[in-house]
Amino acid sequence: MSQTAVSLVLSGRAAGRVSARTQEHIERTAAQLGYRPNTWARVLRGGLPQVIGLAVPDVRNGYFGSVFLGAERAARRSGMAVLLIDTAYDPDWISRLVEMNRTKLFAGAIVYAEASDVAGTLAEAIDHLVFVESPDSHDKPAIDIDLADGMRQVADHLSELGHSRIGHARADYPRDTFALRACHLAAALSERGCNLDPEWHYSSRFDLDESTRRAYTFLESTDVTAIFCDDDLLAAGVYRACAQLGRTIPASLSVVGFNDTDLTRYLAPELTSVMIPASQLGESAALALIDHMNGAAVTPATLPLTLTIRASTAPANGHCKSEEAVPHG
Amino acid sequence: MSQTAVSLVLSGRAAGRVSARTQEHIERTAAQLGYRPNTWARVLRGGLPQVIGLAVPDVRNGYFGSVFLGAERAARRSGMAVLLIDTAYDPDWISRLVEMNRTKLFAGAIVYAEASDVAGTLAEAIDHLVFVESPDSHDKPAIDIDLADGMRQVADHLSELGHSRIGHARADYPRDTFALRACHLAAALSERGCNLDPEWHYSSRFDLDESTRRAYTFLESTDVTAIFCDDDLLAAGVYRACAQLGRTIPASLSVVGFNDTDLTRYLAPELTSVMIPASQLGESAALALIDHMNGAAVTPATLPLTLTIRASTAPANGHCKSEEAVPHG
DNA sequence: ATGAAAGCGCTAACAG
DNA sequence: CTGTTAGCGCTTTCAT
Repeated sequence: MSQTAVSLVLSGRAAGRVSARTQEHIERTAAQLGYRPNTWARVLRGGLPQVIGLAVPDVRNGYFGSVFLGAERAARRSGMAVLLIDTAYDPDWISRLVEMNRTKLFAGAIVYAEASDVAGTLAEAIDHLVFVESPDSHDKPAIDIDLADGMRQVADHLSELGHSRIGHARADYPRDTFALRACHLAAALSERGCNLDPEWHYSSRFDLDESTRRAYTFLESTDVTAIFCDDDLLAAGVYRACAQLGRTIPASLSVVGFNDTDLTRYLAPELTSVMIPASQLGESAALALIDHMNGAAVTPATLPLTLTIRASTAPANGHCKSEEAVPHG
Repeated sequence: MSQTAVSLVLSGRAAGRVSARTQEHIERTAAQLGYRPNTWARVLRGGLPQVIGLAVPDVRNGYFGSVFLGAERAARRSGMAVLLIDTAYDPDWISRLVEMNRTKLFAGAIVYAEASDVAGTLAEAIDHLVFVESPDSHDKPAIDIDLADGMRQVADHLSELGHSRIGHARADYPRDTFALRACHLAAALSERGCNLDPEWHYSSRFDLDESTRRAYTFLESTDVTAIFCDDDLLAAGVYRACAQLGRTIPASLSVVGFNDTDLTRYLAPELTSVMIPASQLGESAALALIDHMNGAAVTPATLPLTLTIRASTAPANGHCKSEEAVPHG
């Protein structure tokens, strides 16, 4: 019984190289001693570290908490741990990520929705990489969401309720995913015979005060009957602006959010929102990364979006469904 | 110029052992080549891994996001990375943590507010450990919050507003920090001549539906004029219950939360809440851990709490401040 | 089927 | 002040 035998048995490729008797003996002894091979000696020898990185825009947002949990679950099943990086908070996160890759602190990383140039830089510098919500994924494995379908659901829902004057609260960040939403929304509405006025939108960062101010200004100067927000947080801004303006949701304004975080239910009335299967997305990304590390071919996945209808959307003022009687219109 | 010289220079303890000329030469060359010592070879040699663990109850809660950011900031300054562990989501997290310690995946860990027996188990098994919000910290370095003072502020605020029938929405988790809050609140109110009825409380887990149901039942059967909640999320449940019961906040019920997360401002009216300096707390914990790892003596810290007064608290029904006229009381 | 030995990149102890 | 050497725990030849 030598080092070699132990190594072979414990790494599970002793088949045909170690006698059954020795094998059993080694396993028993190891279990008894609670022995585990030292991870870092293994890495030093040329193996991959049992750690993956996960870079997200905002750790404080519960949505990314869910993504983390999904990734962590998948990683755990493969004996890996997840190192979290917040990209908004550390302006130097890119070089840190590259550095971590260089020192083999992690075997690979998942990067959430960054601008195309950033993604390009990372794609060159990091050994194993999976992009999430990055339409331009530089030929790296990617997990996407079905934005076209999601926006179609929003358009369907709002059209059905009789809305045609629909605003768009956009996220003020240079990410492809946000740009795409505007396109898909316009396209989907246009299919339903409803054309968006190019003026009916505003941009805000994910800050409650800013989004409230912007929503206020916007609502004051336009007469949309519904508004789609790139993020639930922007919807919260709309709620506050409405309170200040004396407008009632959903009677005088229908609101649709995005992400479907817990926030949707803290708001009154509860917010209709587009749900991303967050933890499943994190899990898929981690699995894709692990496959990629193991040299397997990774098929890019696209996750479905579901509109969760709650109390913030209602028929447009004076509008009822076609079959119904129209009380005072 | 030998391996030794390089090692000495790059680890910053070349003083008096390497000539200035060689030193400079090494530094320049290293910079030019982008050379960095391999972390894991260093660990293998007996050093500490440049990673710390952070175990928190719920990653999806923005409060812990802030704690993470604080810890991450401090860790980063010392060239460390933070491995996040969610203790609610993985029932087996304790053995995973012990295992990670055994394989030297991390150098030490920060553990947030666990029950005393769990803390005891970990205290024995993990090399370097810092407890947070764990009154019973088993002689390990700990970062605490000044609960006595926080509860005093709540008691002062509510008494000043004329409340004497005060309820307590308790967190239904076996953690010392929650038990302490009830004690301190009762004590502080008692000092102000106000005794809590032992019946005026209920317990709920951090689930919006459950906390709403519990709050509903409670409010239906008691006639408190104010309520203190162990967590902002429980306060959200109170808001929903009030909406169902047709009670207005703060006119018919004053509500105080705990943690002062973003949630306070999503609620309408905005929630008065006890603020924990979350990111500072994370930072202090990480610094304490790093000191501990370096063999330095760690002085336990207690962080201050501040009551952030917003719109959810108002004078008790028919009550005005002593100096003022009483309109209809 | 088994064991001996080299070497991953680093640092500490020791000789020059 | 500088360089040589051993060895951290593992896996992978290569010999037995």
